[in-house]
Amino acid sequence: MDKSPPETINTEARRASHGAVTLADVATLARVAPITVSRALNSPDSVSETLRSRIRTAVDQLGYVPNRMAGALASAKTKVIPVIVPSLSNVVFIEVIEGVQETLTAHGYQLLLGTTDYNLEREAELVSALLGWAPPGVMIAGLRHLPRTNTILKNAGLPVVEMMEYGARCIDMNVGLSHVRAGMEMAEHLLSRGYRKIGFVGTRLRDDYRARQRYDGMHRRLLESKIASDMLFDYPGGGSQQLGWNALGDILKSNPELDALFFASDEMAVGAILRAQREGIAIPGRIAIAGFNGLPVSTLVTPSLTTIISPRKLMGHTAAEMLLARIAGGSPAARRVNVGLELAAREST
Amino acid sequence: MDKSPPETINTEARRASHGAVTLADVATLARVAPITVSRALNSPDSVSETLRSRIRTAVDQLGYVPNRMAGALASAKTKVIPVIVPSLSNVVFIEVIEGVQETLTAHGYQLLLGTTDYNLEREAELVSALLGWAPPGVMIAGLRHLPRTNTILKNAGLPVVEMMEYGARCIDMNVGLSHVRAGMEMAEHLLSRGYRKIGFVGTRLRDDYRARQRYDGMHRRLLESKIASDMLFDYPGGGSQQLGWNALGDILKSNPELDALFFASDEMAVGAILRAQREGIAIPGRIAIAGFNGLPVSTLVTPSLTTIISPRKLMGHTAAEMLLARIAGGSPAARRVNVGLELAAREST
DNA sequence: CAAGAAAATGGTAGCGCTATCAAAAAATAT
DNA sequence: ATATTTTTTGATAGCGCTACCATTTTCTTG
Repeated sequence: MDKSPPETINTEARRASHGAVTLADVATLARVAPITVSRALNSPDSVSETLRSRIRTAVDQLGYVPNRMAGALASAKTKVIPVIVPSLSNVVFIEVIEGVQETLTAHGYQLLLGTTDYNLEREAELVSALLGWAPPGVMIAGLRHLPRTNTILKNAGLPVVEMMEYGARCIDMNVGLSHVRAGMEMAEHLLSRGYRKIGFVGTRLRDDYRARQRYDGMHRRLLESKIASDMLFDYPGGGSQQLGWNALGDILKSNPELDALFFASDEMAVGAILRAQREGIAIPGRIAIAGFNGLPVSTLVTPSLTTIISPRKLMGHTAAEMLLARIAGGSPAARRVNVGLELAAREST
Repeated sequence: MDKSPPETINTEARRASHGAVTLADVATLARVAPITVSRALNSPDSVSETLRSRIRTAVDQLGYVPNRMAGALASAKTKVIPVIVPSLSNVVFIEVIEGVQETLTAHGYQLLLGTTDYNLEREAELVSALLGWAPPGVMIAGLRHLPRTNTILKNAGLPVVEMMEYGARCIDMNVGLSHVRAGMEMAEHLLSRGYRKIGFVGTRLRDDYRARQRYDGMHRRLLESKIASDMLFDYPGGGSQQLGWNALGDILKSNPELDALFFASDEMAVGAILRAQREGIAIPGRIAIAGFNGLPVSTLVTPSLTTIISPRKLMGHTAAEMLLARIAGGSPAARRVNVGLELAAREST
């Protein structure tokens, strides 16, 4: 019965095992073959009730935790999905991640987080590094990457969703909104309310090209109108609200002719409103203020903030669902989804 | 020279490879042994310049991306660290994660994100699942877990850092602040400014036991004083700011005798201040408002918000550094770190 | 220039799991 | 009862990489 080959006197492998309980241990205890344990865990229906419960007992008794590396290596399948975003200090990304996380978790997937700090070089490295985990798909913020990044992702032949912005050319799938459009809508709104000298205030605009696109959209629309003009302020500094606070003071001093400010984010705009409150600057009397994102706080400040509402969590959900659909082998309803936007005209303009 | 064993006519393995370039491919192209490629990539100094550059060329030419699974399985080492937090909708966790991420990234580690939604059962499952990735360490929010979770983590024999709160009993390492202490300090402050009827406003307090601890601390101090009393409001609802906004109105109506409100977060407190502004309620004349966290916005609102500043990012940095120190084999400066807190007394009280 | 030490390279054998195929057991049909 | 299908279980061979030890090459040194 016990026809062990001559060398196998001591079963203990040469390389010390890390003491972890393995599938083989469970199999021994349950008196079945390892593969049966594997099946009992991964496709319970294909194992008889008897063995299944015996195996479950053994698993509990030993406190067995399957080694995902080994499983993934053998099956060439993982349930970890890299999500690459520029930064975590921007609420927008957080909410999208939240949406993604909810959907992924619900389907038993795990989220591997990468941040690029708006650096495309770093993004490329990150993509490469994360592909090493042989993920079933990739989620990444933005449509603009280094050529190298695009190549790597295309060659990987995986489902890829690019999030946050909506555009014609994507690697594989795309969920987002048109930032140019957002800028145009805001321009339209400000024009209709009679503003003619409009400032756009953002920060790190070279990196944050989506904010820049909003400016471009606004700029284009204002040019068309022939009755209004704009100025672009790329304002350096730290936290967004503080930045808006600072910007309002400085800009009113340096450019008193302006009658409206369109901020790159609601947080900045709120900072500006708070500054105006503190100093008794009339909004929108002296200057109108508008933001972007539609954060809850935008309805709470006085005056309430005119902004563009972006469906951030929805974006995350949609993106994750599309990816999972592709991973499951099907094709999503659409390859490109424009989640749209909504201008909320409020008291601040 | 070519003494292939009889079966090996076609080198192509039975199981179709996924088309991915492997280390063996690189080795063939560079005319070296696989192990040499491995070394060239993982400990370049141990390979001669000649081979190293030949290998680098081959890597680039083939676009080789190492399979981390395989590497991790063979070496029993990963560079992925699970970070488990209750939720992403609370800025506090975000900033801690940001700190962690910065430190981990700087050392070549990756962050695997898990959220429990304040559910300890889910936390336990998550811990188990994530241990399956054979991580070199674990970071987790909070000191309270299910007994099962504690056992699993202790048995895993890994470095573990518990973050966010500081306490006597931790699994392995602990970085945080004392929430009871925070509550006591705020009580002290409110007492010293003459407030006597104090409300504590939080949400989901059964789950968010850290907020609850702040209440407990305050409560204890007020009892001691014998001159003041408190009320606890566990206020249901969605977004924090909106919640503070709603709470202020409701509570002033239902409990007009209160002269101060201590909110579980700055966001709620800011919501309350914004409501007061809109309705012309005097702060701190009619009612004083205090928050917790020390978010940047707390200095911008009018009146500026009295709050307790917690060093969130520092917490993340410190925690990650301690973990990495342990992973590297050393022992960190301390096993438990109290990052402290600072009460900022401002206009709202 | 031989002998010994140090550095560079390679062969072999797994890491823990699952895909594939084969065999055994149970269920159904003839 | 036997033949046939279906279900359940198992044996074997890797997945792509690195640890370990053996070998070769290069560098010292007397």
